[in-house]
Amino acid sequence: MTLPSVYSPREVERKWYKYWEENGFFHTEPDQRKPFCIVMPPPNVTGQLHMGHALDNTLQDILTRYKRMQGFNTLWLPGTDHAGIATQAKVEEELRKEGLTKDDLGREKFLERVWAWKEKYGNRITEQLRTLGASCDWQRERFTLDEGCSEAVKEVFLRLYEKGLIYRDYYITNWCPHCKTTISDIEVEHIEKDGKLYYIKYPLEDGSGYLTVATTRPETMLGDTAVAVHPEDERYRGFIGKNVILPLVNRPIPVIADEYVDKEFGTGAVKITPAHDPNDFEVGLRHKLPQVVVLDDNAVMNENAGKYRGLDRYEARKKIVEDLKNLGLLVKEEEITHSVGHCYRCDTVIEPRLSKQWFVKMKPLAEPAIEAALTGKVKFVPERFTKIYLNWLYNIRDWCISRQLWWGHRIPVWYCDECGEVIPSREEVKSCPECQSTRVHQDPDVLDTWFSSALWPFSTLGWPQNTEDLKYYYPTSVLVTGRDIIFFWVARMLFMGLEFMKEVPFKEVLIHGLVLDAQGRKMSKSLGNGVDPVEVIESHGADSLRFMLVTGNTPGNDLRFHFERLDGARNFANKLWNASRFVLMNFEGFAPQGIKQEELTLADRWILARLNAVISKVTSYLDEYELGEAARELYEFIWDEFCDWYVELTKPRLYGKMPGGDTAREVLYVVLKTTLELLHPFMPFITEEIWQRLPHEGKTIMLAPWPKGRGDYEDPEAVKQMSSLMEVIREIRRLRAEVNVPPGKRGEVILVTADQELTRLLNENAWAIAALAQSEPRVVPEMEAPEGALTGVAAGVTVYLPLKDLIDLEKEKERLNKELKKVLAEIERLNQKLNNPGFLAKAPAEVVNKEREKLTSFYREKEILEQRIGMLSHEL
RNA sequence: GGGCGCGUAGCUCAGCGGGAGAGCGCUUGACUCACAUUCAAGAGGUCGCAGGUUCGAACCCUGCCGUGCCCA
Repeated sequence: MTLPSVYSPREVERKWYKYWEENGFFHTEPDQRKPFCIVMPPPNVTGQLHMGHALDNTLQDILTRYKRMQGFNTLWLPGTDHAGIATQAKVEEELRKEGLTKDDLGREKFLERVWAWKEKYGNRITEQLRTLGASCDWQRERFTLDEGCSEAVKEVFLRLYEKGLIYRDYYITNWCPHCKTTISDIEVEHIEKDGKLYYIKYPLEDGSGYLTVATTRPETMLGDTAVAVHPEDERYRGFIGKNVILPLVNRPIPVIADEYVDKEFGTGAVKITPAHDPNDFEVGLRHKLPQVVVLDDNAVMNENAGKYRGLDRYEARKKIVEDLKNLGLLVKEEEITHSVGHCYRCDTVIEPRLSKQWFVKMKPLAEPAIEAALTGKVKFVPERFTKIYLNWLYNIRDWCISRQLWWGHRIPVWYCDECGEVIPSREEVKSCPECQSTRVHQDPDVLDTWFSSALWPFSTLGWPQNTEDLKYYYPTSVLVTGRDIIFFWVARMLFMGLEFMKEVPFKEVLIHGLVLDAQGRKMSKSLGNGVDPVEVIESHGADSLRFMLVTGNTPGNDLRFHFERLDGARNFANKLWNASRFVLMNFEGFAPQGIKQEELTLADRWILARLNAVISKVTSYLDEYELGEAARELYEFIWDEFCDWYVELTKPRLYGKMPGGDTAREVLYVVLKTTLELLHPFMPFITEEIWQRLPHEGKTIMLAPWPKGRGDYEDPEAVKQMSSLMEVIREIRRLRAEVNVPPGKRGEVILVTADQELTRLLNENAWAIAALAQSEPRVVPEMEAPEGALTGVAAGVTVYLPLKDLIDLEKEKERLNKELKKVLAEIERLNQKLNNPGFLAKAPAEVVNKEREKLTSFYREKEILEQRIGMLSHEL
């Protein structure tokens, strides 16, 4: 069997994914086993994979594969989201190229176009998830607009309505003039912007002077219905109750007192525009002020704006400022930075605007969601996100759920044009139940996309039907998602799940950070700094991308994308590939018979003991969601211990220079196969590829049982001895490198120790020293340094490297003095510690003993070094 | 204004109560029969600053400075 020396992931990955999917290894049905279930955060159906998806789904896949191997009935349920605004915008853009608008087509035709668009691009992202290796059950793939999910959405809306938790009202909402729809409060991004604060004089009606107000939005003054001051503001006490004349409009409006006003800001007097500012809206309600809308859907001044009608909001601002200036009413302009709301989809400045919308009453729904987090029914990992979640729910405001779009779940409410009756209904309404009129029409709006994704954990399992799936898999086990959508999605799933299932939708929430570019900036289209995971998979393989995304990172923290780190992961895959290649090259005619304990060498016992430790560490790290630490553990074990030490130590045996080749093969087999199984959740493809070439049972590594530690592999003695041996070997290498002995040149090394155990260990493993340090050891109980030798100390053993001609005695002395200085510092530190009565009295005995042992060994090292330095002084 | 995170080797980041770690980069040596996507060795850090708790602090507490994010 010959394998190429460079692993090429492309074909391998395609091949195995196809094999897994076609054999139905991802699919599962309820049975007797314990369930483990994750619902995938549904990506935008017509979107494409970005690094955030790659990270999110890698984490989910790791957990899924791990639990599946542990024997849980593991379901990872995939699906996509219809993404109302985003998808509709794309199709509209498409139409624009044809010179059409959605209104030209009409609602029905337009929706046909969107569905066609969905058909065209709907598979792209799920195909991309496949290349990542996602082991989700595609047979259960769902879409937020499919029949079942739509059924659930309708049911939820109507039940909430019947319960009085959904209402329709005039309210100030966030209008996006570009997307032409209302958006919810959390869909508004507040960005600090430079702007101007205009100081405008409003003349008093009685002609006794002016009141100067400060505003950043002069164009909305046309909709002003009051001027407000703080009730305790001495400056304005006399003005309260009077009227001022609204300039340009010449309408008298009252001066009112309200606590909302900030005395320190501007002049302490503010104009009140209830129809165009959320705070002013509240003030307006308190004081029963009229609400005058002056801007239309396009953020263009409307008929209430008089002569400014038809001007866009920014043109209007310019014109109004100019006119005020001409009238002598503009006092001054001041540069300020202030927070401006932007649409999170299209970045347009949001226009707060009065309109009639549907809302979900949040207080009653929020309470159980708060309770669930406080009582631990749902747990956030890392824990600190609980606070962020709670804080949001404590300050919850009603949720505006209607969107002025066509693509989405249409609001299941009809209105009678005759009697005005509002008719919520599961079925299409043909006539008014009150007045029997057939002049009825359905609400034109659709629901916020998050309304349907809030139901995802149960709508995908069959709700409102009480299906077997729902009974078995709900509540799901863990939700994995980015910290940026805790409010949008996590919180909403929680309160919807609690309301309709009476149980949390998931027991744990694993929150991860964002993938940033190398400079630490958010990846974005406008910056063009995004790294395309699809390209990365093509060039480096999905395994490498996955490994890179999961290492060097802690839960909840952001991650910078460095190509160097990607190369590192690729190199690791290649390392594993080549180690396996080595093993396979030596497996000609090998069939595992099981390990015979009595034939194991020190190295065998050591690597098996280490394997045991790795199994237990990786397992517990995975259980704690410390995926990065688990991956690091495997990386170090495979590269440092298995490849650099163990594999090297098997060579003399495998090449027939020493007996025990069969045992070496048995151990290599166990260690490699087990390691592959541990690594499989992280790097599913390469582990499958190698595993399949090793003797194995079962059809796939993904269904192999998760490795368990074995009592008979425990061997602290071997671990200790091996580490002594390794120390000695490293010291010899170090000494040789010190004087640049070429690796090819073999030489003698003298190891001095009076310890019988060590003597035996070194003699028995002299071959290992020969193999790994290119030196023939001679172990003696005592000896003075030969003339012209390098000296070292390791594991209590004095190491002499006789290299007469190569040594610069002066340099050697210098080096040894440097060593000695370090040792003396350690001795000093340890003595101080051990002479501290507090330490002796309060520190655990174990720690004290360890420190004592260290001190002894440092003393010994000091002795050797001093002796040697003394001798060198004579020689010089 | 409030909340949260981060500040550890040149860079990116682990570690979070008992001897400062990794990867990359750098220096030196080696194409050694699994791998140069490699091997061996090395240099490099008063763990942001100042206090406190403790026998013992990079790690816990307080304050400050710097930086990033979220909310208002």
